[in-house]
Amino acid sequence: MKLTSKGRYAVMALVDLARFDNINPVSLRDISLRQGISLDYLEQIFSKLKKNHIVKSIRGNQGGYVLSKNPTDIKLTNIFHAVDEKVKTVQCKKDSKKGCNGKATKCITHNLWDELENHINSFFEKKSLEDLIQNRKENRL
Amino acid sequence: MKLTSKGRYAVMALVDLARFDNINPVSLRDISLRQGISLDYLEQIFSKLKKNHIVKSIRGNQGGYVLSKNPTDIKLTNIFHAVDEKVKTVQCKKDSKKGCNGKATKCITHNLWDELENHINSFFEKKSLEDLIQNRKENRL
DNA sequence: TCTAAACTTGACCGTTTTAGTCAGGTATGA
DNA sequence: TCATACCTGACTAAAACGGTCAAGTTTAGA
Repeated sequence: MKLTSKGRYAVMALVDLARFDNINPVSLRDISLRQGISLDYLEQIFSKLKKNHIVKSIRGNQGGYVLSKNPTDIKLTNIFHAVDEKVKTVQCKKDSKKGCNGKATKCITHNLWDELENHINSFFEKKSLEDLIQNRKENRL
Repeated sequence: MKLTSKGRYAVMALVDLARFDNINPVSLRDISLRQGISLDYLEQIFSKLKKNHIVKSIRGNQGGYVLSKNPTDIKLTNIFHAVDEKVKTVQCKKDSKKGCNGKATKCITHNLWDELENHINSFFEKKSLEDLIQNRKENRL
């Protein structure tokens, strides 16, 4: 049970972006250098973040990315959803005969996995980008 | 972020085992049939559970496995630990120069991942095998 | 004593996912 | 007009996953 680097990088990059986007758009190149993430990989990630309306892009020279919402309104769950970082605790397929088919004959531990999924997702729904920036500031003082 | 089938199967098998081990040891063959898990794979899993003192084996004809502790004393965290189902949210290596090396220059989101790990692990530490059996009984009534 | 049931161990392997790289673009401010 | 930066899609090496297969050892019961 582990977090993928896509999800981790997305959050890191957005925290970085949030710190610098007051004045100018931030280029992926800068984020790449500061965070040590490959530029090509960042482009993949930001393409998804853009599709999900978390960031906006400004093309051309001196271009870059800016947040498209207030950091308070960007929850972890939005970010993870954008980059396909899903929480999957069950693998019960609808057409399986053995075990759980999602209907009548639930596998004996099905409730447990549902609980676990909710437990994790509640964490993601609570945390906003703003929380992370604040947290960082506190640690810096 | 997903649960591996090893962890999932381990819990399913142990719940099954807990239900039947009052009288006789339970053979993996029976569990395999009831839960739809490959016998060979179950053997790998139970080998690990045995090494971690969660079950005991009785060899020979009419043999099988029994729990080596009271279901109340077997927490999910014990089971997952036994089958190497770890919760990994960070991949910060000690010798990395960029990003987080675990010491002075923590990556900017390090605290977040620690929080997440604790959040998930607290769930595993609370739940015992006994809880799952009870839960099952309630659903049956 | 023999045999079948059940545990034991370890090697092996196809598939999928991960974590990127690479190679081309297109848009635009200076 | 050109350097900068976004944009897109194909490609891939390596690791993890989810098992299978083979060859045992041990022991209860006939």
